[in-house]
Amino acid sequence: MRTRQGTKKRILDAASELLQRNGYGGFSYQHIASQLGVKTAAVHYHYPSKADLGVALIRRYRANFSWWTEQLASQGTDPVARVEAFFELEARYLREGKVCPLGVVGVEHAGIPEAMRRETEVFFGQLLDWLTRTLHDGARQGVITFSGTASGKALSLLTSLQGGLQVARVGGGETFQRVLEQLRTEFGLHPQPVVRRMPAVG
Amino acid sequence: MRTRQGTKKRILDAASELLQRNGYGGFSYQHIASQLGVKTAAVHYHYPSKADLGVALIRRYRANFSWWTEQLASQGTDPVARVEAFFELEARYLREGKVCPLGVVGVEHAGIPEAMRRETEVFFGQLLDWLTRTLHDGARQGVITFSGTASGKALSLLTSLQGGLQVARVGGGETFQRVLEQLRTEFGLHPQPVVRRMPAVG
DNA sequence: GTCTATAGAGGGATAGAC
DNA sequence: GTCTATCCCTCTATAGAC
Repeated sequence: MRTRQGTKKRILDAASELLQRNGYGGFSYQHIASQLGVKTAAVHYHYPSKADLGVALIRRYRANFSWWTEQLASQGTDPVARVEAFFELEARYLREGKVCPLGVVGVEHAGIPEAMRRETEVFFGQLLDWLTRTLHDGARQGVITFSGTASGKALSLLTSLQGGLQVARVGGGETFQRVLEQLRTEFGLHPQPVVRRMPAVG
Repeated sequence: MRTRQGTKKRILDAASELLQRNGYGGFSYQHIASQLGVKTAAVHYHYPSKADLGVALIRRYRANFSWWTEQLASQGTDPVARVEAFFELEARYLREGKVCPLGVVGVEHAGIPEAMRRETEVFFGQLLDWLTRTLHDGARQGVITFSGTASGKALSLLTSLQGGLQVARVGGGETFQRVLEQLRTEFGLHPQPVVRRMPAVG
């Protein structure tokens, strides 16, 4: 029980990376097994079918996101910092050559197991709710500006980043940065150092 | 030369639909062949490798888009109508259960043949250039409003719609409509009937 | 231009030994 | 919990007859 404790977790780690890098159809038990230095049967032991693995994967994304938002909440961060933290989350995906799991499921939808789709649906609701609440708070406090409703903007923000990560693979990493730049501009979220750096010399 | 004229075109038609519905890894020569009522060898005759087929596919997307923009230009449509026409193009994808080819290539990037990726890069530039010019013209004429630069907004518009089509598969078709709604709001593109319907009764 | 037949690789999954 | 061995399927691609 201690010898190889953690194989189950290591499988999820490897699978998660492969999913976001190559897509659902783009990874196999072979890939995972060879990456962990085990045989495919060992992977099947922990996750009998690929559907089981897929569901566990999305479930963990959900748990991780819940944990992440709770961290932010317990630190009492303001709406602006929360939005920036979300941007950083996605920017990290970019650096790691990953895309959003939501996009993977969206594109390969027909080839995704039913149970995994349903789990993704919940994940999507979770993301959208949090983003909506954050924008709503930001607007109420007057620190974030945007047109339309908080939920509408939250949705277009989410899809924009998701598409941005994908398009960055085609158009280069700066492409994603430009999406971020645009979103910050719309939110009135620009690092005011420009203002602060020139404290009226005259 | 006349018996089965058009097989080559019909292959592209079937492949295009499959690509946008199931992804690149999600369709096979089998799918195409059975859909056309022929054998896989016949498909290989027209497109020896799947990479050849993939490249031809993106090339046709490019040609179609060029034709489409030229049509709009020759009709002298204004920037607002052009943006709306683009929205309609994407909305049609939604109705057909398709996503943007750009997203497919983005998600499955690692599994996409080199030549097909390069072709997609050009396609992306094409889309972005046209959208940027359209927004630029709209802003100059004062009929479209947005924050930031035309190219920045064009990019975030494109990624937003792309992500919106994908997310609609997870969250339902209304999801995409809400993205459109949000974009229209930001552009100040709302059907003013609301204003016109109440012509100051008092 | 389309067919039959087949090669050869990789995929998901299971049985049973250790 | 991990292994070997194996089954059966689908996939891309080619050769050669028609």
